[in-house]
Amino acid sequence: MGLKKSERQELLPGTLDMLILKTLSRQVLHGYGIAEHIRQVSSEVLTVEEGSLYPALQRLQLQGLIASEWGHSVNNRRARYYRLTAAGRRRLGESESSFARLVEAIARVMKPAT
Amino acid sequence: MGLKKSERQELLPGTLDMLILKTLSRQVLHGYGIAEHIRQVSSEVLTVEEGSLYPALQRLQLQGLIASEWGHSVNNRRARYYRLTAAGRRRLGESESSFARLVEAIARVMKPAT
DNA sequence: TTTAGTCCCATAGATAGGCTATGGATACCG
DNA sequence: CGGTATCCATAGCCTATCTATGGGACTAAA
Repeated sequence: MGLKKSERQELLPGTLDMLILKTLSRQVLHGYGIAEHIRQVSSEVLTVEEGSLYPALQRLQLQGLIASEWGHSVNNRRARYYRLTAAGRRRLGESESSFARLVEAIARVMKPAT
Repeated sequence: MGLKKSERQELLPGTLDMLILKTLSRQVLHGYGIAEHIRQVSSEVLTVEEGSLYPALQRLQLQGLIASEWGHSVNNRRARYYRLTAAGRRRLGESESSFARLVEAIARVMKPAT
């Protein structure tokens, strides 16, 4: 499959952590797999660059929201597998409602005039 | 009314320009008024800090998306009034569809598992 | 008349998130 | 064997947003 370089506009800033946490809430996965999953489920709209992904994973792990261990992928390559912690699950819930709240608020501003 | 300092989480990053352009697409307005409008229409959810607002207005003006002139507010204070340019109107349309596309893509990722 | 509060502008500096660019290693396939 | 896909990781940059600060002017209350 592979990550293609896209022409600008990858993510909505501030949503990357949430997308990662959500992905990991469904399956234990390695970094590359997380990016692939987000890309495919979003029908190629959301592209997580590796330069965004790995720093994000380290941030999240430092915050105790995810944990990791080395393993091997189905392709027989070494890979670091991440899983959600309890704190990560809580954070995911908070992020989801916060995001929904913001999007709803934006929608009110963008709604056609009264 | 006045802007209260809120406790974190003001905006969804990357949406400020769109919110400003949208506001100006409905009325010619000064900076402070733009922030007030966004805050009220969003039911106090979205708060545009002045340190974000004025730099954004300058960016937008530099890009030719808005234009401005000095005037006086209804409170008899000097104020710089901004209006949308033709280019600004085009950009607004682009921003809206781009935003919708991203939010929809995010929704696909966040949807409950199949 | 002083004072507090609101309205309005503006900028400097810090911060942080995301991107570009780069590098490396291994497995698989034609 | 060469190319492509898989996988990790970091340095450096860019830029948007926030914090903090400052100032001017009008208004209402004490």
